Amino acid sequence: MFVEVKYKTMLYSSELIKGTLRTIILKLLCDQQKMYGYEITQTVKDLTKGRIQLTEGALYPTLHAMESEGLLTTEVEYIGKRVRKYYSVSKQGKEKAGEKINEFAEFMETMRVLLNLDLGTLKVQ
Amino acid sequence: MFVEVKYKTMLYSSELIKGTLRTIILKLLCDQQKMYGYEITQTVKDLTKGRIQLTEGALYPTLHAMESEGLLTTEVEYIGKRVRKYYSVSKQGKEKAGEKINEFAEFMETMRVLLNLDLGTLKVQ
DNA sequence: TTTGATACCTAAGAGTTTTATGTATGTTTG
DNA sequence: CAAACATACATAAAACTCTTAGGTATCAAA
Repeated sequence: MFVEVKYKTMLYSSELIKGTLRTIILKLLCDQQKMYGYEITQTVKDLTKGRIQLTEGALYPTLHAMESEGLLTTEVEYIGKRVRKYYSVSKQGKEKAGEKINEFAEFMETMRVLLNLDLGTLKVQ
Repeated sequence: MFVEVKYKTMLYSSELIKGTLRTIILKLLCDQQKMYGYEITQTVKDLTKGRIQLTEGALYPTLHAMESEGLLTTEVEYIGKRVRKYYSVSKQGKEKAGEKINEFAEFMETMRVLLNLDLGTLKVQ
């Protein structure tokens, strides 16, 4: 009996991920036009080689909040009897996405200087 | 009447800084051997050109926690009648610092890929 | 038919940070 | 020389975000 090991590297101790969830959601939805919650968790898991695994308890309430803030819009679709709720970015959401991504990029640069990191020699497989 | 503007750029919306406080403290103390709380806030402010301003309400409790976890050691000094509490990293703290900094570097690389950021063209003055 | 994957959701609790205080000394400036 | 500002410590309530732990239901595969 064999167990397939999908990802070699560990999850991040999740404290670092705090505060990045909205940015991640906005970025993905800007690129993909339209995604549903479960799809977002899987896409993030794949794109990060399993290093970031969004929990549904964090994701769904955040999606709901972003919708009520006017950043996202929704449309429901039925796959057989199963419900799927697709999210898209509104015009407001696109603006916010730009701000958030820029802010994160600057934050990374600031932290790189502060922690004296050399990203050129960094190896992450 | 003139108001001196020290920093041109804004503070980060602080959610991003969450989860990085311990890493920052450990890194600074590894470099500087010995620092006191207020000094840490000022050093971080200077090194980040005012972009990251640690609040005392977050810093002091964290320093106390790290001490009780055995990551930091303290020694009190008197400057006139004023008390100064110096913190240093323990052997344990040094190990932790390495782990934390590595983890953060990997996290940054993962986020760079996920958000499709090109750090080469990033301009932060 | 049971397990695992898909797909949504909520609520209690944990953890971290902000905001608001409090105390006190030392320095600068009008 | 008094007021304002900087230095230096500290705590506590509230806010915010995420984890953990549950719940419901459909569909596919073993």
